[in-house]
Amino acid sequence: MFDAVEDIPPGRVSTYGAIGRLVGVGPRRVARALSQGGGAVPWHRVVRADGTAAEPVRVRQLELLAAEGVPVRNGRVDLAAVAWP
DNA sequence: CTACTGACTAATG
DNA sequence: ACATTAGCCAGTA
Repeated sequence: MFDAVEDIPPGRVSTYGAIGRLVGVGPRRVARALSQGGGAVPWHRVVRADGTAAEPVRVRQLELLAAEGVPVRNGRVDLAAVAWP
């Protein structure tokens, strides 16, 4: 599952649900995995299905994304434009 | 075993 | 845009 997250290139983002489907697990499982072991993967490239960031990290995450060139508007990522298939 | 929790999602009003 | 509801599934108590 961490592999799937690692594969997200800079400037692109994916969602918990998308990762979950790729790996074959539920989105909550992905969220939990990142919340615990997330230090070694680009967790900031994983956002919610609506493009918002998870509460505990949302400020930091939006900074990192914006720093990578991801279009962020009002704390919301433009998934249609930068979603990783 | 049950009950509750949460970096979630999708549908509905 | 906001609130509610139901589904989801691993951890924890």
